Amino acid sequence: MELTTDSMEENLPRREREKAAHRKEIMEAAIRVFARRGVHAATLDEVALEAEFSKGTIYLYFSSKEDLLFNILNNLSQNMITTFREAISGKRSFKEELHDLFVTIAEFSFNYKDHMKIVTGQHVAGFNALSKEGCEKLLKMHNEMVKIILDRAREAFRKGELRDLPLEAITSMIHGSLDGMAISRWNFETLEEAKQAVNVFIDILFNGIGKGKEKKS
Amino acid sequence: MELTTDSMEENLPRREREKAAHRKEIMEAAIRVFARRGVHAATLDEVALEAEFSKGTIYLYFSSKEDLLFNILNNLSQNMITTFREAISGKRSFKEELHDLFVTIAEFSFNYKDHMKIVTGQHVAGFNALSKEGCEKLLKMHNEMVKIILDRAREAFRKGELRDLPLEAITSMIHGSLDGMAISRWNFETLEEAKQAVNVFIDILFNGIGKGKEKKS
Amino acid sequence: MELTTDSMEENLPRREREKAAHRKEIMEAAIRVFARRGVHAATLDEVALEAEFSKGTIYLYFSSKEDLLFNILNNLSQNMITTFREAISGKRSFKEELHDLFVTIAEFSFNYKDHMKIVTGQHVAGFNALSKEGCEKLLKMHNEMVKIILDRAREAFRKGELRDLPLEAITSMIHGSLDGMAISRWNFETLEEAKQAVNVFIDILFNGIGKGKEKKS
Amino acid sequence: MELTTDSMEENLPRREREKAAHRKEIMEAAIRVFARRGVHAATLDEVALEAEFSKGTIYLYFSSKEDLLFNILNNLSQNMITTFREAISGKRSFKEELHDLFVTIAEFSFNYKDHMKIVTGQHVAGFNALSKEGCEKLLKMHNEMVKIILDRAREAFRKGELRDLPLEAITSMIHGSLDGMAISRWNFETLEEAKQAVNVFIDILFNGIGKGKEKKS
DNA sequence: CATGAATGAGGCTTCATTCAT
DNA sequence: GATGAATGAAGCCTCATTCAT
Repeated sequence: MELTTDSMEENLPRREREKAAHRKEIMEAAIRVFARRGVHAATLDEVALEAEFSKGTIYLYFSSKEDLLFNILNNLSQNMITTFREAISGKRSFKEELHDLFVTIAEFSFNYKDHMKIVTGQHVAGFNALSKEGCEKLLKMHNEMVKIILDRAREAFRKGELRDLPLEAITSMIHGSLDGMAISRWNFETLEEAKQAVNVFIDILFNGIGKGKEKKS
Repeated sequence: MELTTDSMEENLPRREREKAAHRKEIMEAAIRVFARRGVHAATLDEVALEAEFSKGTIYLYFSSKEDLLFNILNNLSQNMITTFREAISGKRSFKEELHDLFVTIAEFSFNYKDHMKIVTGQHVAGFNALSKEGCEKLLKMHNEMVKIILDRAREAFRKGELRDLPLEAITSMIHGSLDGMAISRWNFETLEEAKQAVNVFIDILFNGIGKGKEKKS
Repeated sequence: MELTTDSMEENLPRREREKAAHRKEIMEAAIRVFARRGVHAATLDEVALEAEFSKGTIYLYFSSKEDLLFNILNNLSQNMITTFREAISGKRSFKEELHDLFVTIAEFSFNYKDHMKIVTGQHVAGFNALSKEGCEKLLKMHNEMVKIILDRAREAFRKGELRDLPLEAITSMIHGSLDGMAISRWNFETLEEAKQAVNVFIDILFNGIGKGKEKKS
Repeated sequence: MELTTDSMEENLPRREREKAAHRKEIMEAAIRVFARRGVHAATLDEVALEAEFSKGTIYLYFSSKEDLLFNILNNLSQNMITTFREAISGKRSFKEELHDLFVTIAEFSFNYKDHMKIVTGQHVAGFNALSKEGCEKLLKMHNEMVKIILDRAREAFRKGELRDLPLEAITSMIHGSLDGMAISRWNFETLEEAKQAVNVFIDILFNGIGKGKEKKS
């Protein structure tokens, strides 16, 4: 999985291709630095060093540090949303799809370790360091992702795949688990470990941890 | 619930009591500002303004901005650990205790909204903005809290209260849910709502979301 | 003549007096540097060096370089307008008053050499380097000064002290001469020289340079 | 009236002619930008954009921003000096020639609005932003122009066309008026207006604004 | 103890100039 | 000749920290 730059595989003049490549290099360097040091603490000097460009060059591609961050987040979120949608399409059982979704997220977390660190670092307090529009943009992304799961859960419920529980609670639980995975669990050593963990997660999510004679609804 | 300052209720000379009170006021002001603006973006000017002390005075009580943050986090984490321990003592069923733990966390989140924002904002990338020792201290706190749950889960498993699942998975799930609550769920309007949500959470955690014919273990 | 700082001679607490004094010192240093190097080319490093304060200190007194400039210009223009008004009060003949006005300007130019350099440097192209409001503020000052002369000239004309010429032309001529003095003529060696020059100026202004048989109106 | 480029009308090879044309285009673009934004605030990016050449190309024709400015000023001043000389040749009465000179300047101001803005913006403080040699070059031009008037005034005085006044004062007054016109008066709506104003100016200059019984010399 | 003015290192950003294509 | 990406010095501004009162 790679940073998606629209103009990637097209047959553009060399100059254009190089520009796109450099832009990508800068973004990737920034992602590493932002993840390592935190968005606010990271300096453009560090990004420039990591990108092996001079600091001034960054400004040929991004109008400011904030613009750089937005481009990274935008790129990532579109990537995530697309990936989410593909995993959850309502064509199989909710459980199967949720399993795939978790695996996808696990893969995502492995492939985009640094990106996830940035996103999660931005979750709460970090927002306030951004401009009004920046916050709104990020919130919109977040909500879009929640909605995908909520819609799918609603359908699953209608089809009788789920117990009679408040949909929000279900979605919340799923999201919490996903967040949990994204935030704390990316430190599985291998993707294989992570995938096995997903099986258990899904098991727990659907069957609970209790010895389970007490099913109610 | 209040910030616990060791020298609170003791019978100290007036000077000492005043000093302790001022220290507390500064910490509480800092918590509000850190939560509102993010730890890195917050300035000591803002803290001083909020505390209604001069900037210089802060340095009479704390040796640096980082020291101020550590004291806040230390204080909070001791508070949390104590509270955790009280909720999970192994004297009732794991489910009951977990329920109480979640309720406690919910209460915590309501009473210490700002504290939670700081902690969660510091979770990942933020750590790296701190000094080596700072990070280690925070990590130790975190691990300690994990350990409490892990120990209790192990015991519950021995007593047959839990399905045959990897203990780490169970703990991880619980922790993920707690994190999820702490991070995203403190925006329940009322504590009552939050408590009801806890019931559902516990239900899901123990019984799963599935229609449940497929119990395995 | 000195920079007018409102709180100058009042009995303020020492802290306040010192603050006002430092503010004044910074402004005066800035005036010297702005005059020497041009407003745009001057750096705050130079101002700080000249003021014998650190660069950061400047920001305790002024919110930005532009703010510093505005305060200087405001102060100066109020000074000038006041001085203008005093010189031209309509109590004697226009010629006498104009003479005094020119002398006053000459004195001003001697006492405020640097200030004048800044003002005149800002006259034209420089405006565009300022913000919208900055330009408007400066323009307002300029117009106010023009108006004072225009009003007085109108009165003088009514009293029959002037030839039948368009008032704007007269004002314009006077203003041009004043500008000329301010811009190019402050390099008289001594004030005495300047004052003598004023006599000639007034003579020319009222009687012309021609051998003068040809008076028309 | 056009920018005079020495190699303009000669029969040069196409390459040479093109080079000269590009050079001229860049200078004219620079003049517009310098006038609009001020010399210091203007960037070569803006000049390049206005000239519709790339930034690098400018350096093929001029060795630096300062060099570009000098060439512009040189060009202009030679233009002005030539024009001055033509207007003031000592073949008619001083008054007539001065009248023509003012009209010429008025025309100049209309045709070279932008050039004048640059020159006047550079008059005083701006000089110091230039290198030593730059300043001297500009000063020399200035003095040359003063000298032309001074010489002619001397001759006029000898011929009895002028009152017995210090020559410097007369020259100064004339120059001041010219400056005044150049600086503040180019905002006549039409050249016609400006020319009428010149008549009044000359009238005032020669006959004064006073009711004029008091002729002395 | 408390104050807040002063400091200066360090961050973001701009822009004249260079250079490989 | 022409281009425009790359550079890095330098400018403005912020803020944690110190210190004299």
